[in-house]
Amino acid sequence: MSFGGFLDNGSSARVVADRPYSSMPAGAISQRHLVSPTLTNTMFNSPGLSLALQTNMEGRGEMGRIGGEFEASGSGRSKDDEYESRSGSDNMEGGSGDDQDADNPPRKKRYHRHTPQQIQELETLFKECPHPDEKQRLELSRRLSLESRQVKFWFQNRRTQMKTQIERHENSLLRQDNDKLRAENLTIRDAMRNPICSNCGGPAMLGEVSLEEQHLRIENARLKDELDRVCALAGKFLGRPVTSMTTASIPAQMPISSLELAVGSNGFGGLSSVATTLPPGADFGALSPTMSMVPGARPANVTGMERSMFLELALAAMDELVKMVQTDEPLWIPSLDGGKETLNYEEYVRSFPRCIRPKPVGFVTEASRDNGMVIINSMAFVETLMDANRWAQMFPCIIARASTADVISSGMCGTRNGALHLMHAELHVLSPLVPIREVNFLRFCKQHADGVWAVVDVSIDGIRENSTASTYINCRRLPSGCVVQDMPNGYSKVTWVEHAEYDESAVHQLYRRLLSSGMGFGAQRWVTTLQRECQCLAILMSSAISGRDHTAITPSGRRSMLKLAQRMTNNFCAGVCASTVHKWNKLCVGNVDEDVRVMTRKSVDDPGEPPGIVLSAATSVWLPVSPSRLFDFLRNERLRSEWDILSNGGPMQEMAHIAKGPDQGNCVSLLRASAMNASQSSMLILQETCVDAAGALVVYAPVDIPAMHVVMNGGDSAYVALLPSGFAIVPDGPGCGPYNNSTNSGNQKVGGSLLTVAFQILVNHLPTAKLTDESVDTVNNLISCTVQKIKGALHCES
DNA sequence: GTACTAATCCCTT
DNA sequence: AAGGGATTAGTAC
Repeated sequence: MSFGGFLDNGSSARVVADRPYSSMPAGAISQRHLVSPTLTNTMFNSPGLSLALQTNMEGRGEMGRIGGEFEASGSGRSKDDEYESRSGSDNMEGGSGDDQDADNPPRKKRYHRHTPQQIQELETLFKECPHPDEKQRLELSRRLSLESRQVKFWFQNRRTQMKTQIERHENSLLRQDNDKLRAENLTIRDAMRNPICSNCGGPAMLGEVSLEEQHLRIENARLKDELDRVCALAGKFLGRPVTSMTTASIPAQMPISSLELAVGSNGFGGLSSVATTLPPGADFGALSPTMSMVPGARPANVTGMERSMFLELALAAMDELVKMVQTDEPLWIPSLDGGKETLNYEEYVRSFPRCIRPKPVGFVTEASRDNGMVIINSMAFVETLMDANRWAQMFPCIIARASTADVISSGMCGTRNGALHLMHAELHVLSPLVPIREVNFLRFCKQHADGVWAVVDVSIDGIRENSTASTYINCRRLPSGCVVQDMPNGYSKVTWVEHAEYDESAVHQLYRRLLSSGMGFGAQRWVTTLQRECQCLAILMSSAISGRDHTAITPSGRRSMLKLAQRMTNNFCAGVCASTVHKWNKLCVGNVDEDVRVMTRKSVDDPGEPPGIVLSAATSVWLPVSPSRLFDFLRNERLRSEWDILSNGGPMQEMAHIAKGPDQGNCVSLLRASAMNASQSSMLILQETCVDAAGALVVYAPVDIPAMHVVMNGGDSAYVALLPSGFAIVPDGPGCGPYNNSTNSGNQKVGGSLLTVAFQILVNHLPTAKLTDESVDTVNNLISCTVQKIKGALHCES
């Protein structure tokens, strides 16, 4: 056919787009838009170009007009002509081509589809072979009554379809990826706008606040403190109070930064011209409001700022602790007699920038360092330290109370590395003559290497002006804490540093030497207590198997008894000092000895002690005997009648004995007065004794026989009611531990002990009852009688 | 409108 | 010339 020939010959022309057809006059519809020969096929085949062209066409662009122009020169072709060109295939569909006539273009369906059977067959072959050769195609075309080229086209199209399907699938996968990335991107961008700490959920601060800024803040805190002190001095000078909160006489618009700079440079210079006629301190009243504005300059997120300051403080404290642990001379000066080393303050000040506020006037410093092997692994110990309750249980004779106020960071990746807690603690030495040390501090934990951890504490007083700021702070802990390193034998080497500033004026003369030597709250006390407690835990674990005790107590009974004894000792410690664990009311009754403190509290709803009015009386005395002699005397059940009224004048008998460590002095025992009478037959005495290089304890409480029976069989000890009494012994004098028996022939005071005697007594079964003077007298007499008896027995009557 | 499919165009091999 | 990618066009939904 001629028209078919036209098509073949016109293969050099190209159809550009189908869209213009619809917009063209009817006569033009059949006309293909022939493109200028200068636009080569290659150009059109370039996907980018062809897309651009099509877009242009759609927009009725130039190409559309070009097409129109070419149309004029092209030959006319009817729609039917095109039908003709493919009549062959149509015939197949129609069943016969007879009904079509060249003269009378048939209305046969130009559109057709292969029959389902044909498609089925084609598909089947396609699955086996998407690329059939000519022979296969020919065979198939025969079988399906299709033209060979139809089969060819079908396979071609099928392959293309397959390709587009795969493409589409890949596309959707890519789109998913893209969406995911976009979402991630948005999240990250959002996170960058408003950073959140992944550990604590609070606003992130790490790295956000420059080190410079941190230092400026610390400097500001220091200056503020300085200002306070200068104000106080100025007040004295002027005879009227000069507070740092006087009304501003400097315009508020004055740029804060310049003021800061002025203050930062020399403290006075920036404003000295204003104040030349005034005493030096006077202008500070004017200056101060700007100072108080400094924290307010960023009112947006106080806690956020606090956090960053806490973090900076913690890092500085950690740095200081590690250096304090690792450095020897000249920072620490070894003592000549082999005793504890002392801190070289000049070197200390040189080495470390002060990270908390300056030492208040009247405060003194104590610093100590000690180390020892402890039967615990570093990880377990760190866990104990980071848990306020377990920490307090581990050190009952030092910690009266502990709590975690805020977890600023819980640590990284599920470990305690990087954990930062805000804690509150009340520390005591067991004497009513030494006030409880209340400290608010940060505890920061860091893993320095595999099996090497460091935990540092540092007071935050001065950073956080909390609600208790009005209450007097009597102690601040400078960076203190420990580095613990695993040893291959299951032990850890613990090195402890304690560094504090405290108000010595509140401490009784008797105890000042103890505290300043670091023996009261110092490193040695922490380390020795830790060693003792861990040993007890280790024994407790192993005794479950060995059970070499001569008393027939089951392992569970042993555990129950130890638990009860632990509670007893904790209660004893809480009764000696006015810790806030119990709401003690201090008594100031007429004829109470000046150095005996008497307190009362109501006991209600505590199954662990009898209900009613509990009276606690405690005093501390110095005795010219070594701590070990005093300890051995007090814990000896056969000598008990010399001081204990419960013994009924005769020796006591040890009914049960549970060792808590290799030292005989660390044990829990059950005592019975051998001189029994009817009234006391049902009473036993539970006693716990502890001793280490830093001190010793003898704590006891009368207990019910049936109740103890339950406990010794492994029963719950929580319901055994007891009120503990006992003694706390600390060495007093240089180089004088409990086992240092060398009697100094010279000054007796050198080798003595400080003994605290404390009783907790139920004075009335009714919690509502009023305390009578008589009961106070009675307990006062009891305590002084006991002290006298002890003094007499040890021949140290003065 | 889009999706599907038979067919076409035209380049590459 | 065969094969195949790009494209067209008819139709169904």
